[in-house]
Amino acid sequence: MALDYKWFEEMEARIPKGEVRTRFAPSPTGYMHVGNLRTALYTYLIAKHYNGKFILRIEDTDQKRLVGDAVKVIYDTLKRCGLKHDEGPDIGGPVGPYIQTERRGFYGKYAELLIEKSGAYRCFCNKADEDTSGDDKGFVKYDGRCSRLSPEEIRAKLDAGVPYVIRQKIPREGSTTFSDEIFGEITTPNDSLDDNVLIKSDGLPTYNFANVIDDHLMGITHVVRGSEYLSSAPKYNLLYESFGWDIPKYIHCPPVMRDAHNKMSKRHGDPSYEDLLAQGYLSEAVVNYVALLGWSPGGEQEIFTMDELCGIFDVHGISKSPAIFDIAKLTYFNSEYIRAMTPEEFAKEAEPYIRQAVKNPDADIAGIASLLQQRCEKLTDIPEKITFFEELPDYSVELFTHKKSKSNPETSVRVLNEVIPMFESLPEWNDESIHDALVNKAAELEMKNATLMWPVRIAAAGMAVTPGGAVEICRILGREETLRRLRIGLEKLS
RNA sequence: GGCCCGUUGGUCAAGUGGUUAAGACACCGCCCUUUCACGGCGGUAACAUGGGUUCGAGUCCCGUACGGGUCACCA
Repeated sequence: MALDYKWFEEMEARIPKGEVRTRFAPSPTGYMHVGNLRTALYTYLIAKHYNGKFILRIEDTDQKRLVGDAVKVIYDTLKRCGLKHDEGPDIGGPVGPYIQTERRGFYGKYAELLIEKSGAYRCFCNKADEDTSGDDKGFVKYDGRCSRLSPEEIRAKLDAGVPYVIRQKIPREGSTTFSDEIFGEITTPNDSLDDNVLIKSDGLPTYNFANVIDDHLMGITHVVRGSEYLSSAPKYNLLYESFGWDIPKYIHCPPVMRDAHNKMSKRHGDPSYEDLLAQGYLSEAVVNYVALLGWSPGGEQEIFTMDELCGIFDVHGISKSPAIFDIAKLTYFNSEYIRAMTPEEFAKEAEPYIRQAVKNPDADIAGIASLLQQRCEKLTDIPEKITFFEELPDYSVELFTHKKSKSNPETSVRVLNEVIPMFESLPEWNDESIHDALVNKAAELEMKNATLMWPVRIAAAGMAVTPGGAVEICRILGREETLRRLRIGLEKLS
């Protein structure tokens, strides 16, 4: 049972010094919660703001799922979000392994070390014994009886093979104060803390212990996690103190909520990052929105590149209270990102969605895309807006009546009778020629452009609301199809 | 129940003792216009509550209410 001090020294020697190091430590579930994404983002931004390292550690203890695929999801998601890790299971690093199950040999040794430093003790109680010390409210706290065992008693139990756990030894008096970067100093009375199990009877560590050990051995300088760990933080702090280790900066982030009372959750049907992409949101827009959900840079700018975020990110702008996820605002960000794309980029993104509605292989995809770019908030909006290109809907003649355009069945008949022959003989078929012809015709007929354009667009599209006006729609449909549709319109009117 | 934390418009939020309490989304109205969208202009709407401290409080202190977290050999 002698401690191998050399081994501890070697472990300590591996720890990089003098740089900011943060870690994202997800368990592999197969998808990325919005809340997790935000935690990962903030963790990344802190590291990069200080030119430090962002580390990926997989917390896969007691997982029964197919970790392999789920880990791949994590790699893919981080990559797609632009959160590139500097150390991790796939790329290695100086303080590996980076998968927790592969580190299982470490924890027992550190627990023994902690016993030697009087920060922990073996507990031979079984569960029935522990339950005697609960208060009258039914909330139990271990009474620490095994911490008072004499060396001889411990020896005897060990020799007898009595199973044991290792528990943290919490001071019985006084209070513990730690500092959180967001919440400030928090003081907790020690008597409200329990002597928690650090090493289970099966020899495996609890999360509470593994986390502290791993964070220390990986040289983590800023511990970023959800605020649900705020009440455990005093115990972690005590652990660092017992070991005599430097205490990292704590950053406890409030949760992302679905409404005033509930966290976002897959169970309630709230979208994960992957779901949002499937719903037509752009990764960059999601990341940008999530960055601002519970954090404010202070100024009025809202659209940021990842580089800009790295530059200005400051944990003190993180709010103390939970933030409600607002899909409407995300949608706004998404439409901003869509509009900021070059026409070529947008056409590339939009093409699969355009193809869903428009099967004609000769269709002018770029032309359709250009109509859509200013008019869709998310990519999934696309198909329903353009089905009319594929097939003229069965529409009502009432569409030809539009007050604001001063259009009615009479003016429509007049317009179509003029426009059809004009289109038949139009020498060129492009936006400019169509536009000029129509505008000239309006002047000739002494009517407002709107009065003339309205029935042309209605007949061409068969829809009251379309992306783009008469000119673009006719051009994209092509001369023949346009004429066919205008004639159908005329028939409907007569 | 103990301990800890939080509370500015519907939502995200600025604000660090003196402001007409920003801005964004959403919503409403107007303008532009070849429908819609984009764009432009304008509007509705907030300091949970009661006491202090102070010449002065959204900002500091105490209480109350409401909300959240935690109290596992789960993470």
